[in-house]
Amino acid sequence: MPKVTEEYRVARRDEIAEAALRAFRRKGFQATSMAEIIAESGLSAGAIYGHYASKDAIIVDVASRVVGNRILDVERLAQTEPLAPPPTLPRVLVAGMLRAIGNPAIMLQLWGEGVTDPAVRTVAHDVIVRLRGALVEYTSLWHQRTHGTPPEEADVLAAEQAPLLISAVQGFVVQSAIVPDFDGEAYLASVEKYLPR
Amino acid sequence: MPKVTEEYRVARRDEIAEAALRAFRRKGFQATSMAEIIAESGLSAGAIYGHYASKDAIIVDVASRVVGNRILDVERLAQTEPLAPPPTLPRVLVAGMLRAIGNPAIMLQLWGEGVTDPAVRTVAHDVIVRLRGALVEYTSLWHQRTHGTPPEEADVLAAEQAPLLISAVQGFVVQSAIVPDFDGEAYLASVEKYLPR
DNA sequence: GTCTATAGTAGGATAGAC
DNA sequence: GTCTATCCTACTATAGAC
Repeated sequence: MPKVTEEYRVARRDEIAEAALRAFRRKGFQATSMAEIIAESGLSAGAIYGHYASKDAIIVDVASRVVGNRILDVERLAQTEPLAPPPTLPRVLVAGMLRAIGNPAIMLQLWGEGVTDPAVRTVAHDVIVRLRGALVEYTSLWHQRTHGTPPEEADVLAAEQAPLLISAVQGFVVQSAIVPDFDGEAYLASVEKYLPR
Repeated sequence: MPKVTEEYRVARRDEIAEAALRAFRRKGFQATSMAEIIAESGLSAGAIYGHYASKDAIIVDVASRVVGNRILDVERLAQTEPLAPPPTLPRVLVAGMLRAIGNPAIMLQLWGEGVTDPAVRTVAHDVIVRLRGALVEYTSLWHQRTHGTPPEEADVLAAEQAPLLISAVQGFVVQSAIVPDFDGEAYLASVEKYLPR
């Protein structure tokens, strides 16, 4: 393991991953050919295979980058004071997602490919489980702080409610990707209005 | 157009579509090869191409069959008396979906491929829009009957709430397909407990 | 209508020079 | 590490016999 090369390798991988993401956005993961990733990156086949063992490895790496950082949003919010009500979290998550990947449709592709590709499914699974954990913790804390609910009871409530918050985000993703005239703002307003607090 | 052949053709198409669905369940739409559909159907390439112009035509036909009949569930429920509360609808829709296609994961594949395949997206789009229409109508009716809400006001409420009902179903689909230990029953109970009525 | 056999092609991955 | 050129597999769809 050479010493100068390490940060160079990382930078190159970043470069390739970002080019791949741009390409994936247009045609999805599997439907994008290596030729397109190669063209988008401006590099060559040999260069790319020097950094990734296969196209699947690129997909998995890009997928991790895409979904990896939404959990941080929640954890960061849990540090703020006063705590925002849980139904406002989907808006934060959606906004973070849009900032990170531009088009939520890529999440749909990720889930769809996860059905048959175990490596992709692992990525998708991890992020949902970690997100759920963060949301449960946040929601429990919120019940305790806001309504003085005892911790055990608050945990139960939070465990019931967190999957609904996740669904709110997932529903946003599906509907905005598939229905052209989907009104995201009205949707998020409904979420905040009707989900429990 | 021969007269004996017509119902025969329909039966053959059904047969092929069902075999294709079994194959798609294993590997998704695009990742399933014609060879697998051919093997699963017990027919030959020539026979299949006699009934479908292309693999894409099979995908679109199968997709339509999969999603086509959930709207009927809602319309049927709208005829019952007394009307069940809207938050119980996701349970009905999920149950109908599971009965029809066995594994909800195929819906994820459908959405995922819809991102890049216009024909598939059209199918997915149509079903969401029609389902939303049916849910809005049902929910409006429910508000009028149960709370005596005036029709215009009930329509507004219903338009706000229907997307949340759709999200509840979509969230079920995503979470049950991706998270192995997802507790569907607890999830649906939460939906019924927390969504507005 | 259905079969077998195959044409035609796209795409992932590698070899070898620099 | 990166390039060019290419191998080779796997796939969709068709041709032609029955």
